[in-house]
Amino acid sequence: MSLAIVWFRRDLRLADNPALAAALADHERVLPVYLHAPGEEAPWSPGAASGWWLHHALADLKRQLGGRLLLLPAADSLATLQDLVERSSAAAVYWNRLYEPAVVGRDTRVKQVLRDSGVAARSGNAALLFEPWEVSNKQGRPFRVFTPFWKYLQASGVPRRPVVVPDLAGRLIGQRAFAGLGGVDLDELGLVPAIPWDAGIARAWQPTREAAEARLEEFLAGDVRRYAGGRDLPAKDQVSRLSPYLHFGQLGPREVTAACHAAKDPAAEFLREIGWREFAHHLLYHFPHTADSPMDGRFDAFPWRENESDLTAWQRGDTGVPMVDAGMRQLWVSGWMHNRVRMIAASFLTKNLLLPWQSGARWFWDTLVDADLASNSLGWQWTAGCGADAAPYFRVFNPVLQGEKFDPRGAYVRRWVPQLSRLPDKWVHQPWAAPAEVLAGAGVSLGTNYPRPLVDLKASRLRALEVWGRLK
DNA sequence: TGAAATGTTGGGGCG
DNA sequence: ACGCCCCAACATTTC
Repeated sequence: MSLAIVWFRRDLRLADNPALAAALADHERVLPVYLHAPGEEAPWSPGAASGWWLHHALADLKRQLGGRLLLLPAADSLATLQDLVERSSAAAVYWNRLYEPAVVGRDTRVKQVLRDSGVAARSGNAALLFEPWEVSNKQGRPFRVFTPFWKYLQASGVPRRPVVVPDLAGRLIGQRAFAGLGGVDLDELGLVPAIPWDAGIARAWQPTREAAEARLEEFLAGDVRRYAGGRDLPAKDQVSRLSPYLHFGQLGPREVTAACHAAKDPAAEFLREIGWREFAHHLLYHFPHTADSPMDGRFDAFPWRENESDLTAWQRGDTGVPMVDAGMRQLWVSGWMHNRVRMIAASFLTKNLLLPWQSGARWFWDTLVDADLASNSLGWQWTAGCGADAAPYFRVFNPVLQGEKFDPRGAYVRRWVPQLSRLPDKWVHQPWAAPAEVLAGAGVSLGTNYPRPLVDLKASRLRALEVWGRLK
């Protein structure tokens, strides 16, 4: 009776899972395994918020597998797999591919060594609509601009059909054999915090497959019709909130596109965001240094400031600029920030504070439940103007105007910065400009219960224009 | 997936 | 009635 190991990573679902489908097609039984090897992803080991999500996603997957998900801490995935192959007498190892540079390097080696030692090793695609190496422009090179990339994908026919996975009933490794392999309890992976900072995250999210399916259905049934107009209003819940499910593979992009096309509304604006996700992976795969270094070489010696206290104020949401602080506090409390506000907060850090985009990327990496190396690197480099298809250097967001445009009643600011909740709409995005009696009447005391702005917006904008202008 | 400065237009107040 | 000024409102240019 032949047995195949299915090595789960960030493909934490049973449906639309090519590795699982192939293992079931080729072998009689499967052994589902998760190796906890954060060190191998260095310097981008999962952050704290991601760890929380991963813990619960693993618990959920394990439940779906009737408890038969072998959890193993691993200093060395290859050695652990080799050992497991031997102890379980497995004939093959199946997994789905990932695209971060450190992981690609590891997986390439794992596949090579396993095959050299006579163990079948096969990988599939659970994470993307298109493999990065299958997409290129007319010169045969990777795309560097989103619009032509997306047009190319659409012309190629975006896959709309999830992979069919055979029924698992009776196909999992036997309970006794499973118990003999010595997996650890989920708690032993140490993914959830010892001090309970995760209450706000737990309130905001349900990290299960069932919740992912429900959210996709709910989004396509209602919110998506208002998506084009509503996606920029952070006070409204009119975005998909599917990013963490997609990151951990509890939901696959093929499942999303299939559902979009089956829905009444074609959801083209939303599908474009799925396209950005593809583009981010495309770029990170072809330009692996861009997680840490700017794609545009002119930024290699950029005169970023170094200022620990400004960075800390930004991280804590104590910059004194309401839209920025609201976003940073939403992030800290709930593990997520609305995309419009991510751009505002990122622009403020890089352009107004002149602090390196890498510092912002690191903080997002640690605090976002949807932290994804490809999307995070693309987003930060876009804002800083040093990436592929980057924002023009002169584009500096004004957090007051952005607030007035996209949060006109200040509902978002009031929710996340309650100290400002009683300010009239007119001043809620710029309390420093409000008359003293208005501040007093609203219970706002600048410098006491809400900070004065870290920088003058006008002056810091001019400084940014000057510094970026020098690159030309 | 900007913002601010500058230019243009047209209505209304007023002498 | 007419010219002049003011200034929104909108468009264009520049950073």
